[in-house]
This record gives sequence, C-alpha cells and structure tokens, in this order.
Amino acid sequence: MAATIKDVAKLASVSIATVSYVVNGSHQVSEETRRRVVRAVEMLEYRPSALARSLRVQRTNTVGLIVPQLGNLFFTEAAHGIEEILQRNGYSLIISESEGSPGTERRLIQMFNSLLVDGLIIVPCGRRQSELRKALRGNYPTVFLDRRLGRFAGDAVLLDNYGATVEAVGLLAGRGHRRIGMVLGSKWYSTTRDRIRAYKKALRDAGIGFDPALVRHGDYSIEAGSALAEDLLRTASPTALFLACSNMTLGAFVTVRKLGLSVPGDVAIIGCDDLAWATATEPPLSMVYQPSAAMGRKTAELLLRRIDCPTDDSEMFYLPTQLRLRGSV
Amino acid sequence: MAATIKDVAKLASVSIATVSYVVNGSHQVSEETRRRVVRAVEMLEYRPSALARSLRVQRTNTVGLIVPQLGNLFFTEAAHGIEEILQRNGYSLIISESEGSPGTERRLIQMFNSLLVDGLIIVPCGRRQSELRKALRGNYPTVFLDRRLGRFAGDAVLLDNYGATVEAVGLLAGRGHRRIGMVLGSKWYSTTRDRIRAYKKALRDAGIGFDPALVRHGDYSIEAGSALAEDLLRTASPTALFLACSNMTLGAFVTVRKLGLSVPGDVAIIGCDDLAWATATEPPLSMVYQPSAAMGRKTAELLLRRIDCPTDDSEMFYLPTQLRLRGSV
DNA sequence: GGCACGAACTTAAACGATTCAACGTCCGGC
DNA sequence: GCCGGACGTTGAATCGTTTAAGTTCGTGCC
Repeated sequence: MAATIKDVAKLASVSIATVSYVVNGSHQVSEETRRRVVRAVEMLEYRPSALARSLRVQRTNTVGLIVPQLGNLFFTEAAHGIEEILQRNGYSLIISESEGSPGTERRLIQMFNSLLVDGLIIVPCGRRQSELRKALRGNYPTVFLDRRLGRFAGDAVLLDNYGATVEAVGLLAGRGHRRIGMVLGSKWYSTTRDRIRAYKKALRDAGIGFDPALVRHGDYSIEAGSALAEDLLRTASPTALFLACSNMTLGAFVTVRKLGLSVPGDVAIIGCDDLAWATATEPPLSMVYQPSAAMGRKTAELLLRRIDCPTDDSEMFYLPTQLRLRGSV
Repeated sequence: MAATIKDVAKLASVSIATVSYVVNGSHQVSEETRRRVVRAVEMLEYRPSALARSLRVQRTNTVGLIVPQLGNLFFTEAAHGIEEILQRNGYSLIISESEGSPGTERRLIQMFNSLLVDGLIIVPCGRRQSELRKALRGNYPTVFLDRRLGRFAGDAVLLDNYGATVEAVGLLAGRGHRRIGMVLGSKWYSTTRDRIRAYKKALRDAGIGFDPALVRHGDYSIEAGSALAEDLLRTASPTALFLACSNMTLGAFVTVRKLGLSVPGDVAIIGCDDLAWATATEPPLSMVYQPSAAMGRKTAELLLRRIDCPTDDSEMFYLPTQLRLRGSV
C-alpha cells in the first residue's frame, strides 16, 4: 500500500541506493538527481519503513519502559519526563504495565527482548534480582527507576527516601508523637527497606523504642491505605501516620475521618508524593514532594548515555525530596 | 549477540524453515526433529525477532495510542482499559502524548505511519478533520476516543456528554439555580460542543435564558480551572459551576474556597470524571462519573474488529455516564 | 597518450524472519 | 513393478532498508 524505496527509485529513475543516500544524506549525490529523488519522495509521500531500517542497522531508536501501574500519577509523571528527553533525542518510548506482578514483568521483558529496544527503564517489582538479570540477558542497557535491586546492582535513579523519612519521622517525634504508624509498600522493595531503616534511625535519635506492630505493608492502592490505617488505629493506637504514597494517603485520610477521628488532633498525617488534591482537603495534607518528572528526565539521560557508550561501571543517583508541611500535622 | 534462527538451525542440524515451522507450529514436523529443535531453542534462549517477522508478514501486532496528556488519570485509565484488551489478544501498545498540540499530533501520526502499526487509537486535538485524514493516509484502521471529528467521521467511542450535561444542569436548575457557570474545554472539541448544546437545552427546559458570559473555555489544567472559576465568579456572578474535567474541578474548588465562598452555600459545584480524591474534600464533590476504563476497552475491541475485517461503515458508541451527587450541591 | 583519481551511481549482500514450491522417501494399491 | 500420495524437509524468494564494494566516466597531470 504505502510507497517503498523501490517505488521512489523507479519514479526517479535511479537505484534504490541513491534514494537511500538522498534520504539520509549519507553520501554525495549530484544536485540534479537529488532534486529528482526529492520530488519523487514527495509525490509518493514516501516514508522509510522504520522496521526495515531497524532490522538492517540493528537498532530501533526505541526504549522500553515498565512501570507497575499507569494509574499512578507518580509513574506517569516520570514517564512524562522520560518522554521529554527521549523525544528531544529522536527516540520513542514504549510504555507497559507490570501490574506489580513479577510474572507479567518477566513476560514484558521477554517482549522487549524480541523487540530489539535499544534500552530499558524499569521500576522492578520482582523480588530476586538474579531472575531479572537472567531475563534481561544483558543485550541492552537497563536503568532502574525509583527502586533498585539488591545493594549496588546496576544503574539506578532513585529518590532519597531515607532522608525524607528521617526528616518526616523526626519532625513528628519532635512534636511529641511517640507512636508513629508507618504504612509502607512491599517489604521487598528497596524504597520500603530504606524507609524502615530511616524510621528506626529517627526513633533512635528521639529515644523512642521500635514497635513492629506500628509498621504495615500495602500495595499502594487506596483500598490498602484505608484498610491498613483502620487496622493500625484499632490495634496499635498511633497518634501519627506516615504513608508511602499518595493513594494510600488518600485512603487513610478518608478512613480516619470516617472513624470520627480528627486530623491532626487525634492523628497527624504525613504522606508521600505531593499531588494537587492534597491542598484541597480539610485540613490540607502534609506531603513529601517527590520530583517524579525530574527523576524521569534523569533516568532517560542516563540511559541514553549508556546506549551511546556502554560500560561496566554503574551509577546510582539519589534525588532530594522536600517535606511540605500543611495542616495535617 | 542474541541467537537467531540460523544459529538454532545449525545447532539442531536442520534448515531454518524447519525451525520456523517448529516455533510457529505452522507445518507438520516429525516428533524427533521437533524435539531437537526445541532443545536447541532452549539452549540458545532463542526468541524470534519481532522486527524481522513483522517485516516479512507486514503486520506488527502493535497498535498506537495518542492521548493529549499522560498526567490526566482520565486518559491513563482509558489506556489501561485498552492495554487490557490488547494484551489479551496478543497485541502491544505504543502510547504517546500529543500535549494537545495539532503539530505534535501530526508528527506522532507520521511516526506511527513509518512504524507499521496495525491500528491507531487517537484522542484528536487538531481542529480540521481533513488534515488528520490526510496525515493518516488510511493505511490502517483508526478509532477515535472520547472526541470525534465533525459529525459522523469514522469509528469512535465516546461518552454521553450531552446526556450527562442535561442531567447535571437540569438538576442545578431544579434546585433553583438561575445562573449556572460552565467551565469547558476547547470550543473545537466535540465534547465541548455537545456540552454546550446540552446546556442550552437544559436551560430552555427550565425556562432560563442563555448568557454567553457564563461559558468559559480552558485547557483541562488545574490552573485553568482556578483562573476561569475566579474570573467567572468575579464577573458573571454564578451560583453554581459545572466543570468539564477533574483537574479544572480541583482548581475551581480550591479557588472558590480561597475567595472565601462556601460550597455549596454560595456556589454549588458539579465536576466531571469522578476520581477518588473527590470524596476527600469538605464537602465531598459531586461528579459525573465517566467510565474511562470501559471506554478504553470498548475502543480496543472496536479497533481489533476493524483490523480483522476492515469495512467502510463506521460505528459510533456513546457510553452512559453517571451523576454522583455529594455535598457540593 | 596513458594513468591515476575522484565524483556519481549501481550492484548486491546483508539484517532475521516466513512461506511457497520442489524434492526425496516410503508405503500402499493395482 | 510401477504409480500416486502423504509426509517431512529444504532451497530460495521475499519483506524494505543500509552500505561496502564495485563500475563508469570525465579530468588533470606527467
């Protein structure tokens, strides 16, 4: 249906090689033939097949992205940042969702393997890094986003969750809270582990003992936020809550109100990932701002650098967050 | 680097054709050779190149999606619904953002043209349908999502914005509101035109005159919601506001409170696209629920049908919405 | 005049799959 | 003993590009 390089060559009465040279400007061509070819290209509305080109040159100028959910603004903003950088560099992005399932994650990686992407950005949700490594097979550079695997495994762009949590918990402790409940994500994620380390550190600094009953793990959904907050309030009587994402913060806030408790009177709240609606509640919610778009940009830049010059040394970046105090504490 | 069909053929001591037949199950192969080939495939961790296959069979099992913004949950939920259906049918999805710019939209379409996608789903933002048609060149089926172009142009899956707006405005009028402000999207979008028709109809039914000063157009951002609501309140003194998307609803709500007005006492509010945070505000916001994920699924199904059997007759679906009344009216 | 050289094109071999047509082998039927 | 099929396998063309390696031709130099 669509015109191919052959059609153009025939119409311009030159060889297909010449057409290719004109289109790519990769070889000397006389002005006269150049014009003929250009006209033929325009008449036929010829656009080179990205597929055929990619097959030939063994690169697609495409990178893959695997995020847990598209319904989470934290990730879509990161995706947005990634797109911005890629677009500027002539790359395109294939986005897909792992739904937090290691199985889906593996399937997607295999899909990308057979798609000949030039690089991959992934928010890993599998637990074992060896499996992920194996699935990736090292055919193309990979950068981890938001979460890392193991201690020092590969390139990664992360947020300073440790620092953010130390600051938030420290602040709550400073205001006299002794029982600070934590609603975090899966205990296998590096973000969660960092936050727990930070929690213990902040408690130690404030001379408060660590009570495991105050720490819960959810799946970053609104429902998890509700359920865990309710359970925590009923069984561990915290006077403050820290929540690891905006969804869970929302669920927890609504539940706290439903239980007839006042914020911040009965329960102080600090959530993560400052979204616009956090200032529309009454009281407005205190949130740890996470620079998701910037994180995306940084990740894309790192990946492009790796694509251009692969190396064994891996880099890890921690982006600073920002605690935004509002009425909820 | 990665193993190709040739490597497998060599290792299994058969021709590449046989390997292909085994891998695809598209031809009879003796049990004995089948086993040899399968073993070779496993040993080499062979995965067929999607690129080469697509080039040969002239289809990619990939569809493109163009949405205005990824940062809008309405679209990401639709994307989610699309993915769900595609995945189930062995297709993958390439998502991209037009940022509401017709220029970017055209660029993206051209990218998809050279990418050999099997179909395209687009939330159009260009104003002229002829241009879009030309860019699309009719090489693959296209389905419009959420907005249509012109009156009856092509396959489309839409929401019943007309019905929703008649209901919402009618309800406000029924409660005695005579000056109902509308904060809508670009006046070129079909959604906006439908809503204006509905607005006029509902006013007529209630015996209220139409005042153009009560209708404003924004770009679906939080900022637009704030600015337009403030302007509307200062200059046209509405006692109720209808807003065409969740972002603008949020912006408007925050602004109304900032101006020291009470909701619903001074201003009643009905927004669109019921998101979870709408119940966390005080008062909770009345919203028109829009089944975005279902819309996505429906769209994907329609597209797949068109890919399987192209036809000239186009279909248009209007999905019902649902008015959810809460404290804000 | 012969030779070398560069400019402007073309030829043809990849890239990694699918798939049609052809081929050999074996078997059963007449 | 010969013919016709079925079965299993292979060779080669093809998809639409890029690009290394020619080819042709005109020109300048000795």
